[in-house]
Amino acid sequence: MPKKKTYHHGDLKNALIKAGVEILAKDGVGGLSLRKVALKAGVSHSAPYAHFVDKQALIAAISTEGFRQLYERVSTVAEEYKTKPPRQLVEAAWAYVQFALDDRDRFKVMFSGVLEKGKAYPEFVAETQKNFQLVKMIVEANQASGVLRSGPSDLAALSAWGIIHGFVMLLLEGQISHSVLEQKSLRELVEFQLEQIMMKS
Amino acid sequence: MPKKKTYHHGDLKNALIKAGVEILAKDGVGGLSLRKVALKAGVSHSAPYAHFVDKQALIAAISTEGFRQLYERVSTVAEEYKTKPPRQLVEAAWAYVQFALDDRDRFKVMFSGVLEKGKAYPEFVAETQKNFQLVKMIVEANQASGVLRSGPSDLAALSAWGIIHGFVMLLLEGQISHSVLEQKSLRELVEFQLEQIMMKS
DNA sequence: CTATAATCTTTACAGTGTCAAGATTGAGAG
DNA sequence: CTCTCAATCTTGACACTGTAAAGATTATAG
Repeated sequence: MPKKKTYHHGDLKNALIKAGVEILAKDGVGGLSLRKVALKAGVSHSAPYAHFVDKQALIAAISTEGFRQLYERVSTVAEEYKTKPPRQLVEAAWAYVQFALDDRDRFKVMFSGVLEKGKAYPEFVAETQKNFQLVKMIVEANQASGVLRSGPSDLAALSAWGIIHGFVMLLLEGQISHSVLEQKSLRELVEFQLEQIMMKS
Repeated sequence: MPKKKTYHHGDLKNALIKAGVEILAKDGVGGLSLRKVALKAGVSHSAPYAHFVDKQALIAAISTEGFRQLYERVSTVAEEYKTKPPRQLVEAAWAYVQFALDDRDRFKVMFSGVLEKGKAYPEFVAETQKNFQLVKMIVEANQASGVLRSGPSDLAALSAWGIIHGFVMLLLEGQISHSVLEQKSLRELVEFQLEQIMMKS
């Protein structure tokens, strides 16, 4: 893939998002600067402004892309275990956790308020809602099979998402004690979390 | 309380923390700068370095102070309802949610990775552990009363904390749909969340 | 009382987000 | 095919940020 040294990059917008993700993974949230991103994409420091009005806009794009991938991963797993509701729930949650651990800083960016005014970016909002709908579907399937308690699926989805998301957050913040992490594998911890909201079998 | 215009401030360290909290509440995480904090405390822009090696160190102090107050609030409520386990759990969770809503940005700072290397600050670690112990105690009391399922209290505490923390996080990020928020009060949503992990009465 | 350490100010520098003006180029109108 | 214009990118500039170094001020221990 030879680097064309043209004045016009061709696909700078996506290149910037990609560069941003890479910097995020290497230097963390604090190390993410527009200028570094531009440099990494081989472009001058204010070229990004042709594609993003803001640093926040770039972050919104990175987040949006993250949600897209999250959806892809979880929905694939959910589809795979569609016929086995209890397993489906566990595997979907596990995919969620793995996604977070896979690229911690991107996950942080997606959820931890680095993006200050998320509602200002329609694509971002759309993608997050799509993800919530997915959770809702999985939850409904599990409610129908008697794995989860019946009740408004919005709220039940909130519980399921919340219990896993909370777990992941505490995990990423290092708030989960060493002793806990030594006695159980992550996978077991995720399962334990879900068992808390499952009906007793 | 007349402002002494002495060269030495007297209690600058705490004044800086306080100023930081105020700026956080007014300008959000993005608007928190060391120089603004110093200015607000009536001191030159690099005076803070006599008390904090870093901006991160200031943030750590703000977070630590936040955890202290969180502990105070929740433990007070937990004490108050000590004899009524199911109520105790709900009120403690409610106190947690209120604390978060009371000062969203400080809460974000405490949990959302703005503090990058929390483990490097012993006081911060101590305070977070103290909070976890508190949750554990509440959970144990509720397990003993048959409100929560039996099992390792570390893990059960993780579930209880996680389900509420996850809820709060999604709430603060605006990820909870409008339709949900319209049909139930926040208090009801918190109760619903907890009912998910309670034994059926 | 004096020396020393803690505290605070001043000055300086590199890095940041952002804007404005200009250079380069791709694409459609004639 | 050529001209024109809008999109894209570069250069230069500015205010603001975190932080380091050197010096001024003052509390306090000996």
